[in-house]
Amino acid sequence: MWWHQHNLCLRRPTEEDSSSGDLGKKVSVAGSGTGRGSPAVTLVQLPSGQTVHVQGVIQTPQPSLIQSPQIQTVQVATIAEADGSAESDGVIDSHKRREILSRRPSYRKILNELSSDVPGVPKIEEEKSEEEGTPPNIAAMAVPTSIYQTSTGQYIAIAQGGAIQISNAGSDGAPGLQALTMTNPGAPPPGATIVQYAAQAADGTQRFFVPGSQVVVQAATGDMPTYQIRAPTTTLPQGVVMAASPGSLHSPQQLAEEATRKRELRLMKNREAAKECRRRKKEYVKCLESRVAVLEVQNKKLIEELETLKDICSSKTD
DNA sequence: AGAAACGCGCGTCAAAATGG
DNA sequence: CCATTTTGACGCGCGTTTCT
Repeated sequence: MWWHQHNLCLRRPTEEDSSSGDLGKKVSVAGSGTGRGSPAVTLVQLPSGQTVHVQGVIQTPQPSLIQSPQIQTVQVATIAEADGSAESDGVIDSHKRREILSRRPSYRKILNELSSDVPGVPKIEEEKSEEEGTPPNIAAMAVPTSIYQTSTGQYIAIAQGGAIQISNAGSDGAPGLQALTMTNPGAPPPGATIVQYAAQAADGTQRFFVPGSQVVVQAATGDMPTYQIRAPTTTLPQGVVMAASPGSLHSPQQLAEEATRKRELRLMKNREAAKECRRRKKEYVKCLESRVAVLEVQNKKLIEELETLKDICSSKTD
């Protein structure tokens, strides 16, 4: 489980931290209106530079980010202790651990739920921004409708008007984009995001099929590659199979190629998903840290208030 | 200066969670 | 129920810091 990983350690403030007011990550209290009866508002400067309003010392409990993981941590600890065997101290293999440990909800879900409850908590967007994951030279041009990557690493962008722009993925002073205009312009199918298939044709040309009815054909020779848009039915060479119709696969080699293609696609998707997941995780941890900082400040104020009340009580009894 | 330790991000796999 | 997405776990490489 993720909070067992050595890499993720929320710094626990030491005795020194709380006594000196330095919360390890420089949380500063800007000011407090401590009028009795009215809710006091305290400005807390978080390590990230974000300012948080802490309302009143005594207040209704806020929804806590830490809640559900904490509960599960307790459960895990109980299980480990109840076992009492060598399994609990590291001998246990990962598979068994996975069986024992329950899974917690996703970061996206937690953060999004929290964002609807607590103002100021950033909501995780459903989709990445357009420029993320696209080559810089493509991002700079007229907003494309679809971007495809060829097997050679080149990018093809199809714009609204049917114009096609091709660029090399390499960043070493990449040559300018070549622009082509489709003979039968039309909006590409919505939702299509990746090239379906790429292959070296028998005539030495490279062909990659974009979703829809067009085939982009790249000539193999020449310094400046040339591209053509053709109808797939007239140009489909032997050995090139549209991925959209797997039913037409027959030979073991074709099946193997299809399997490889699917696997590569899956790996690519998972690679991106893992990156996203890590990004969300970091955001989640940041959020937890902020929450900890706020609670530390609240706790400190509560203690101070308690001391003040104690003083008042003791002075009255004297 | 070189070795060891540490932290971090990445890619991959597998399993859980989720959506249709 | 199945396909897809999400995420924990693992191993690896690389850069930085600490130790000798």
